[in-house]
Formats: sequence, C-alpha cells, structure tokens
Amino acid sequence: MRRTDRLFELIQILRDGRLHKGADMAERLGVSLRTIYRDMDTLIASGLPVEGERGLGYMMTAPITLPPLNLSLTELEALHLGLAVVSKAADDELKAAAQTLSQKVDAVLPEDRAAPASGWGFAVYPFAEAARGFVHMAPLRAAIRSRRKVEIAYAALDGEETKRTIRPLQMEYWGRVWTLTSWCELRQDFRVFRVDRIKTLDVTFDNFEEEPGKTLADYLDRADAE
Amino acid sequence: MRRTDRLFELIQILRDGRLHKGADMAERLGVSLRTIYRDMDTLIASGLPVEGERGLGYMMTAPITLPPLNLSLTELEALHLGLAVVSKAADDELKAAAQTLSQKVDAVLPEDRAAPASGWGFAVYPFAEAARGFVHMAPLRAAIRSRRKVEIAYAALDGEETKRTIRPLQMEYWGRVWTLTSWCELRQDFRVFRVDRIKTLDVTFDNFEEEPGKTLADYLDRADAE
DNA sequence: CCCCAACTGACATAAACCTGTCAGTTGCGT
DNA sequence: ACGCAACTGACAGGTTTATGTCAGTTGGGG
Repeated sequence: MRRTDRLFELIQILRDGRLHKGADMAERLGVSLRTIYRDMDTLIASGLPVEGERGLGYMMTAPITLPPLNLSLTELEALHLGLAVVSKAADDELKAAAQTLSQKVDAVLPEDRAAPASGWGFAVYPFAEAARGFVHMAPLRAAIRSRRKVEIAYAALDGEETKRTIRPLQMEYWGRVWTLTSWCELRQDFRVFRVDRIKTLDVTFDNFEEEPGKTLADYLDRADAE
Repeated sequence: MRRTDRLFELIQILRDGRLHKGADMAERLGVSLRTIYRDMDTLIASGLPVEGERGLGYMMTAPITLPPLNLSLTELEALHLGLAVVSKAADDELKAAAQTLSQKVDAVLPEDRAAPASGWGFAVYPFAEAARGFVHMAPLRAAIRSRRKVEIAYAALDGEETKRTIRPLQMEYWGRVWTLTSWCELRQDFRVFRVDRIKTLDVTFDNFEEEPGKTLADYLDRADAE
C-alpha cells in the first residue's frame, strides 16, 4: 500500500471519534508501529485534529473536516454575510460558532483576499423580537436533531397560556421573528409557534419516529396544496 | 528544488488568475516542460481549479482556496443557517453563490454528517420589502469593494425624489430591510438610505479615497458617541 | 512501583518516485 | 494549411523517501 493511501485509511479509521491504539492500526494496515508513529506525525503536522496520549491511544478531536474548497469571490462574500447574520440573529451557541468559523476562514485566506480593514461591507442588526426567542433555540435545535418531544408553555396572541407536548420539526427565520413548525400532540395537528412567545420549554426523553401524516414533508405538502 | 516546493510555487504563480505558458513556468522553475506537465496533472488531480488549453496555456479559474478546515457540529449548523439566510435574503448573485457554496459543502461532508433527508432544521423567509432592494445590491457590493462613487435617485418617505452622488460605505441587514450607509456629497454628511427606496443607481468611474471625517469608522465613532 | 502506550533517534536496506529525453497526438485560432 | 502550446507514453538513470529494527524516554493512572 502506498503511503498516501495509508494516510487516507488512517483518517477514515480515526473519523469515528473513538480511541485507537497505534499497535492496532499498525496491524490493520500491515506496517510497523514505528511507521504508524511517522504517519501520525505527518497527519498532525498537516492539521488533522488528532491527539495522542501515552498509555491511552489516539483520538480525533474535531469530527468534521472540510477538505480544500475553491471559492469564487461572491461565494466568499456570501459566506461572510451568512456568518455575520448568524453572529447576530441566533442563540449564543450559534453566535459563538459563527464567530469562530468566521475567524477560522479569515485566518487562512491569502492576504489579498482577507477582510479589508473596513470590513466586508456588511453589518447585521437583529430585531429585538427575534432576539427574545434565542433562549430556546439551542435546546430546540438539539431536540430537532435528536427527534425528542418537547413540553412547552405557550402564550398565544390573546394572552392565554397553554401547556402542550410537541414534536419540533423545523425552525423558520423571517428576519423579524423565529418560528417553530411542530406536530402538536394536544391539538393533533401541525402548529407554528413564535419562538419568542414560548414561556417555558423542556426537552423530554421521549423520542419520536417519522409517522405518516405528521412529518415536516407532510406539513410542507399541505402548505403547497393551500 | 523539491517537488512539493515547486508545486507550491506553481500555485503562487497561477494565483494571479492570468494565462501562463508551461514553457515559461518550466524556465522560471528550472525544470523541463515535461515535468511541468506532470506537476499540473498532480495539481489538477488534487482539485486546484486550473484549466489548460492547447495553443494558449494555463489559467486558474477560481482564485480562492480554503485549506482543510476542522469544524464542530455547531459551526457546521451556523454555516448552513448562514448560507440559508443568504440564499433567501440577498440579491440573485449572492443567492446563487450561497446555494453553490452550500452544495459544495454538502458534497464533501462524510455521509454521517451530510444533511438529513428532512434538512438542517432551518428555513428562511425574506421580507418582501428587503427583496425590493435586491436589484441594487450587486452593483452596490462592487462599488463598496472598489470604492467608486455612485449616483442615485432616491425616494424619501414623503415621496420627494432627489438625485445625488454618494460614497457607499456599508450595507446593513435588519431582517426587514437592507440599508446603505454612505457619505452623501449633496449634503456633505453621512446618510443612511433604504436600499429598496433607491429608484435608480449608477456606479461611476469616480474613485474615492479614505478622507478623514468621511469614513465608515468616522460614522461608527459618531454613532457610538450618540 | 508497575503497567500502558505514546514518543524518539539512529541505522541499514529496500522501495518508490522524479526527471529529462524523445517522438508523437490533439484542438483551436488565424 | 500552419502555428501554437497543451497533452501523452515510453525509457533509462538518478534521487529521495519509506520501512523495519532496536533501544531508549516519557507521562498518566492504578
């Protein structure tokens, strides 16, 4: 096996984010342990986020690696604008992530492509209403990802407050507010909630599967038909 | 010179986006033309956006290359959300760029990190008011980048229409509308315009330099003081 | 104190890679 | 039809890199 192929195999092995011993990888790839040590040196030097620890083994520390991407100038502008929006118009976790990603991108751009001193020509100012819902966004994003039911207390326009269990499907950003499209178990129908009007929110340990008639696709189909 | 060093030099030569002949690069780097052909094969195979044309030479087609980036899951979400916003809430050029960049990112993610069938859990819907200004955004972005004065016909809130020459400094996205911060030569002061209320817009060939008292930093300083 | 596995330098040997030369082709524009 | 420069395969020779072995160190946890 050529060395470059073996390096690629090592990345695939490590990608699972688990702990791996050098000796095991050596056996698997049919080379000596010393060679694996040399290979790991090379991968780490090239920036792969892996850590080795004596007595333990190797583990990848950041699970997602984007390979080299070729961008046009407009794509770079779109990237910066998009990250600027998220830096302002989402919850603290997403804000921080957008900021660190923007910094990472700026750090690797060639000097002639880096941000001009005056910035990229964009600024973003979120609506106060949108900002009020931020407190719920991180748990909602996690619930959407892992498909867990959520219990909310919701204050409708008329002030009436209801408690209900929902299946969160998607959040929408309208510029002024964030909304949440869900399947509502109380009403046995789809409902769209203003995120800023959710009073309390608890993510349950109750998972939900895709049920015909209750998925985001069903909701969108119905919306298209109307 | 080692081969890897030469490959790096080739990238630097090509980065200017101009046409380059193999023979010239061979002479410059002190190797045979055949070796340059082998090198170009290697760079193209690795994804460098270069095209060769018989009778002409080589040229780089996309000037910006991001090296491998390691992202957390939240950074990936922020990236997708940001690009989703730009895919909806900006001019056609930026929209297209955001879409192609999003596709590029999705194409290179490992399967377990790619977009779930139901999407990333976000949707974005722009205000119609914001959309009305889109027609002016591409020329404005270009004018901001290259610091060229712009002639606009502007319809203020009371309906009065004025023609004026401005120095575009920055655009702001408020969710509902886009605005443009400029130095107005008619009023000899900073002015903020609603992009959707600009009736006509012409980018001139008149460049402007940074003048003390008339820069974006001056405007922001004044805004902070108020 | 012992165990675990990462981590390192030095050396000899083997393997892989790179280069220049040569002769040839291809596609486009004039 | 010609000129231009990319593009290709084959070959010989030279250079560089990689590998395994060996003996040693380091740091953390139990």
